[in-house]
Amino acid sequence: MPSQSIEDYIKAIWTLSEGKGDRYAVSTNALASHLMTSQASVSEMYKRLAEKEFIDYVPYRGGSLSPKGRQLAVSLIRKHRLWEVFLHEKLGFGWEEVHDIAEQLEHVHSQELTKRLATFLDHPSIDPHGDYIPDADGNIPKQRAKPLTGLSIGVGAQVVGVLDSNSKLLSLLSQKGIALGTSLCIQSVLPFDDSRVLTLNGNQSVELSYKACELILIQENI
Amino acid sequence: MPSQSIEDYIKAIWTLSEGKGDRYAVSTNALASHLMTSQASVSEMYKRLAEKEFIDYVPYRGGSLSPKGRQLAVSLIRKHRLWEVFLHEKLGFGWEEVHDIAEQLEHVHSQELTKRLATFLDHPSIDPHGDYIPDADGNIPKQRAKPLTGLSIGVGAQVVGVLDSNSKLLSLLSQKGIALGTSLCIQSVLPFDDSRVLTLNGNQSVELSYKACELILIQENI
DNA sequence: GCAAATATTTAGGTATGCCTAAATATTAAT
DNA sequence: ATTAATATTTAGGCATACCTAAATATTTGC
Repeated sequence: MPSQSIEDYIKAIWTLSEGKGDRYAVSTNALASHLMTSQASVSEMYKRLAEKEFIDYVPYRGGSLSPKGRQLAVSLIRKHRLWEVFLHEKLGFGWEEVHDIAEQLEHVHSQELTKRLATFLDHPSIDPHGDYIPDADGNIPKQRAKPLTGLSIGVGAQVVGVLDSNSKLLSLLSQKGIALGTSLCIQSVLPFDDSRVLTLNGNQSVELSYKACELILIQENI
Repeated sequence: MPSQSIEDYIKAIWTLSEGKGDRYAVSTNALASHLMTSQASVSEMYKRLAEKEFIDYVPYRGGSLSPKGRQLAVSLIRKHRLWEVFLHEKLGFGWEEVHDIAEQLEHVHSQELTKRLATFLDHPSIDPHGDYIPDADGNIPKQRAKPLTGLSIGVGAQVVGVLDSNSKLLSLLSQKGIALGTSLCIQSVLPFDDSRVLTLNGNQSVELSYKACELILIQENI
């Protein structure tokens, strides 16, 4: 059984290389800052992961997931997101609370548990943050949505996800009245800091920083 | 946050000193064989646990839980048993399967999760093995049942628990048709090995070894 | 193309938790 | 009471996973 640490590293590599092509190598630096650890620790762990064949590792070039590593990553993502659905739907946790708890639950080793949990939840395909849940075979649709910063003024769109499950971001959004499925449109872009002024659900008006807009995924209305 | 290892030790000390009085000290030997580790490791860990004030430790005399240690133990037992109920009632796992998975789930740190889980399960007071679940304040009734080996021939009784959640024992019992709530009575005791011949629910007849009978808790009919 | 800036790895150290073997305490037996 | 058996602790090591500081590669800017 891979250790909790190994699982954390593998998941982080997957996250950082998502959508960047299959052989994309994650740099020591990027991984270290994502995991909030030192570059030396990552360098060391990269060697261990390569030895255990979870990644392909070329010194000074970074690491990329092997098929075995990708399989582990996807199963962790699946467990994480299923638990998030459980916490949100069955236990009534807010979307900003579920991430940290799921972070621990995802490390429970039992394929049968995952299987039964999925059945219990009625095989959901998206989690409370709008992310796709990999199916039992590890297939996961690509995220087609784009960040809110890429939306033009006056075009209607719907919130379909967030790029960071950081609970501070989610609290901020909850506070501003933004959730999955919220309809919005950009009224204007403020000078200097590029904050967006949004119209929510056709009435309310709120202001949101560029930094927050970057992390909100939307899908334009047809 | 206490490490997973520390939690395992604390829970084991609690289990081994249950019902033996508040200041009962668990010997290095007993703990080592319960945790299937070396006596040296236990001796070392006892020092660490004493330093962190989870136990009172007198070298060569063993360790006993401090109030802080007892609190941790009971919260782990509560989490473990609540998860067992979840796995059994909501996910349909058999009573012989739930222990190992709950063993992992109990280490998830979130008081809010435990609280909501208990509510979701409707505040159960016993787990699938018939053990009492400590309440949110850590109170737990004493087990009043006695082992099946203590039942006299011809006296009717009901299965109310097992003393070991070992899945092999539970599989054996399931196979023989014995579960929580099964009514039984001892037909006869075989010579030499003291195996019991039982009548289940007034009809079926099964034989059970002394070793298994010791671990089954029953309550005599009034 | 070379120096400066940046990224990465190596070296050397720490803490946790495990191990076996040896030393020491305690308990039991005569 | 002394010896033998048993229990416990100490000593010395190992693996994982972290750290800081120093050494080495790579990239970038001129």
